[in-house]
Amino acid sequence: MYERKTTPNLNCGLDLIGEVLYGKWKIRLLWFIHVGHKRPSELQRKIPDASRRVLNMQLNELEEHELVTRKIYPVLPPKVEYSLTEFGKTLIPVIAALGQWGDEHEDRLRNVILKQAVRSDLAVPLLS
Amino acid sequence: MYERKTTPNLNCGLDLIGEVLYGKWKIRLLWFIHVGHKRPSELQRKIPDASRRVLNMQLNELEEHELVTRKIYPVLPPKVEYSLTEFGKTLIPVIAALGQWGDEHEDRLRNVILKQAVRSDLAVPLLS
DNA sequence: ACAATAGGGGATAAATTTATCCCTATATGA
DNA sequence: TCATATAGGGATAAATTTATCCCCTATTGT
Repeated sequence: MYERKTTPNLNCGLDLIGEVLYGKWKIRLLWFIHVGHKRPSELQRKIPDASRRVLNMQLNELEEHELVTRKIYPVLPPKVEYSLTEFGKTLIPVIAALGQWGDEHEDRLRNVILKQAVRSDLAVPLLS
Repeated sequence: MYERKTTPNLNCGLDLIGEVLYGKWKIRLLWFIHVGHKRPSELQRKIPDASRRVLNMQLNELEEHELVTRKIYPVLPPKVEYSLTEFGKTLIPVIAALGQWGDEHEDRLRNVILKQAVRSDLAVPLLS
C-alpha cells in the first residue's frame, strides 16, 4: 500500500478528526453502516459512484482507526458485516450535524459550488 | 488554475458540505477567522505548517463559496482582512462539534492514527 | 461448461491537492 | 542600498488519493 512521506499534523482536535474522517467516502460509509447497511455489497450499491476498490480501502482505514469492526461469517458464498464500534457511534451526532447543515443550505450550496462550472459551460454556447 | 476533469457528486447534504469544507486547511482558516485572526499574515503565523500559497488558494475558494469576504484597505503596505459572512457563521457550530469530538477523544485518536507509523518505526530498533 | 454472486487485493494510471520556487509592488527602518 | 513586512499569483514538482484493470476463491443456477 501507499506509504506516507510526510508526518501528519496532530496539534488539535480538528487535526485529529480530520485524520480519521478525510477520504472521499468515509463519512458516507459510516452513515450507511449506522443506518443498517452492513454488508460490503450493500454499501457498494448505496454508493455506486465509488469503485469497489476504494470502498474497501476506506473501510480498511476505518477499521484500522477503530471506528468500525468487520465480522466474517465462515460460509459460502462469503458473508461479511461491518458495524460501528462504540467509539464509531460517538461520531454519529457529528456526522448528523454535517449532513443537516448541508441539507439546510442545499440550494445556496448548489449555487456556489456550480458557479465555476457554469461560467465555463456558458462560454461555448455564448460564442456560437 | 486547476480545472476539474470529473463532475462532483451533489446528491445529499454530506456531499454538499464536503465540497466547501474539503481542503487541508479550510476548517482551520474558518475557525481562526472566527476567533479574530483576520489578516492573511496572522493566519499564516497561526498555521505555520501550511505554505503561504496554499492558504491563499484555500481562502480564495472559501470566498468563492461565500463563506468569507475579503476587504482590501487601500493603504501601503497593503492591508487585507477576511471576515465570515452570515452564511459562514452558520458553519461555526458544526466546526465546533468537529473540534470538540477530536478534543474529547484526543488520546485514543493519537493512538489509532500513529499505529501504522509506530509499527514501521519499531521494525529497525527491534532488529538491531 | 459458463455466468453470476460474494469478498478481497496487487499493480498501475489518472486525477487532484499541496508544496516549492520565483517574481511583482511599495514603504519603512538600519 | 539592502533587508523586512505586506499581499498575491504563475509555473512546476511532489505527494496523495481515486480510479481502472485484472486475478483469486468457491458455490449456485442455466
